[in-house]
Amino acid sequence: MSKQRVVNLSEVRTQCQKCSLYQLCMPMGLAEGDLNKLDKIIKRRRPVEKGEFLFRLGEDFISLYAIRSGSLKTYTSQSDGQEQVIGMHLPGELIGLDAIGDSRHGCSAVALETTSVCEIPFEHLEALSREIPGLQHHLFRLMSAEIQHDQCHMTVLARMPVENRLASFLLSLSDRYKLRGYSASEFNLSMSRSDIANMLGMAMETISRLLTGFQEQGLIQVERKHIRILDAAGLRAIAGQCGELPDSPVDNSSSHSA
Amino acid sequence: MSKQRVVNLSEVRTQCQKCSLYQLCMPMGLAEGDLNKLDKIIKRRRPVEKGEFLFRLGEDFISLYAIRSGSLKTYTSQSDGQEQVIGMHLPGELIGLDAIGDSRHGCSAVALETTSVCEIPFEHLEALSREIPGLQHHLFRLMSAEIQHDQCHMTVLARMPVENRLASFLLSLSDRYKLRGYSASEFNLSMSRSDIANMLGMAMETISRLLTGFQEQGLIQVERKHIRILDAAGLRAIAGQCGELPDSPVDNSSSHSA
DNA sequence: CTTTTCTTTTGATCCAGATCAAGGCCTGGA
DNA sequence: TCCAGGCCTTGATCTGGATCAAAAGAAAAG
Repeated sequence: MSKQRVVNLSEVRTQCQKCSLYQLCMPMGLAEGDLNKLDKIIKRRRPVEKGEFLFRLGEDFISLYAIRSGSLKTYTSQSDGQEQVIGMHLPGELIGLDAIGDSRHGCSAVALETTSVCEIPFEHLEALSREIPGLQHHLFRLMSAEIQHDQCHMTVLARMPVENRLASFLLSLSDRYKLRGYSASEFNLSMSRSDIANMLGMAMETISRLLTGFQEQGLIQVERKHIRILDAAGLRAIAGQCGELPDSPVDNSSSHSA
Repeated sequence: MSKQRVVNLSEVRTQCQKCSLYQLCMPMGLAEGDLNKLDKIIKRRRPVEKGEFLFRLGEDFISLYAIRSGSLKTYTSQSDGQEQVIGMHLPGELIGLDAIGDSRHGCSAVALETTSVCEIPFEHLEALSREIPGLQHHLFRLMSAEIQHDQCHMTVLARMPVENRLASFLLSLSDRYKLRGYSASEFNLSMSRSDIANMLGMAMETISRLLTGFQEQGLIQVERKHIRILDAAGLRAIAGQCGELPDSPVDNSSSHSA
């Protein structure tokens, strides 16, 4: 381990710690050389301004994007021109994973505020993950986590009344901010009420009423886009959880009808 | 290419063609040696009878399962004991991808009929996909496709009225059966009405009424679990599509509010 | 600073689809 | 063969949230 290498490492760390790659690299303890390799394939690009597209539905898929700062929403368009918001994406998250399958973006990504991203050409990443087993494993885990997350969201949309949906959403934001080192109890919504409503499958008016209601119940404090969570346990009680284990596991025989 | 190798290859093909691996291996043109390696890590196991679990929510994740014949449903359980059906899985599909992330199954899988599967220990598969680039790529594509599919389902659940949901579901089944070489216009529902309703986020009674309605409109013919699609175009008109491209792409500047 | 425009709130009404209720129909077991 | 317990269908009612409407704040533009 030469002195120069150590310098390189710390330099890379500085670049990656704040950016997406902190999430992408660190958890699996890449060797310093590997970190450098990874850093080399990443393209920095000018920040995406609020309202600009990072990519659009139908475009060729070239790169994944890791969010370094700011936030984006992704959405699809229906045949009738209606938009469906798929998700809101925070720093440290990787977007574009849904496009690998058919080499074409299945949704559009718009910046909700000035946002900087690292562009990761997927072919390079794929090649690199053949060399670096830890990277391959990490990518599998990331994609799996996304599937899990989407399934959770499906459950929320299919079953839950509106209170639960919004409570889940707020808690999920809180958790994600916390994971990134921000406050878990206080944050700004970067999406508009109507985007939130759209994503949660309800009307904007309902969001507005619910936020007021939660505030009156002392669960949160709302001021415009700023949210302060006062009673996380209370919210959690409203939200319910997806994928929770039932109390007493039953035996492995046919207790289930088909 | 020795004669013996050729024999091995055809033998493997026979095993894999009907089973999940047909989907998993063939599209990427694995070399014969690679096919053999893949075949070696796969465990055959006795069929899962109707109502039996293949795995359960909360269990340790060891293997992916490729469905060789039959079908399964996956579902999660809410804290209140309610079930949410996540998906229905046909031959050629791989299940368990959502469990890689936290090494624990996030849903339960129950056979809807006698079902045979190949068990693929994930650690082995991961190791093998380091050796075989095509395999790695294929796995990324599979997981990506699952993400895409789930996002489509989220859109359906969030926005669409019940007619659209059911029409989408029937068309998706039709497509999937077709892809597997079965009839696109005639198939059996292996899930009960109430499971379908649950999965589509509606009441069983509504499914029943809609099926009757579709039949009266001459779109389908229903007899118990047997469905015959008479007017796929008509169904498609009702369903709408997710991820469709809007008519005229606009320029890349800020046409979008945040 | 004023005007325009967009976003959010709040109130009133309405309806798609859930829920409740009651029969009819398969299916599997004895 | 008959019976029992699920499924499925059909009808009647009810309600959670959507939609419609309008005004009050912010923010952006002039």
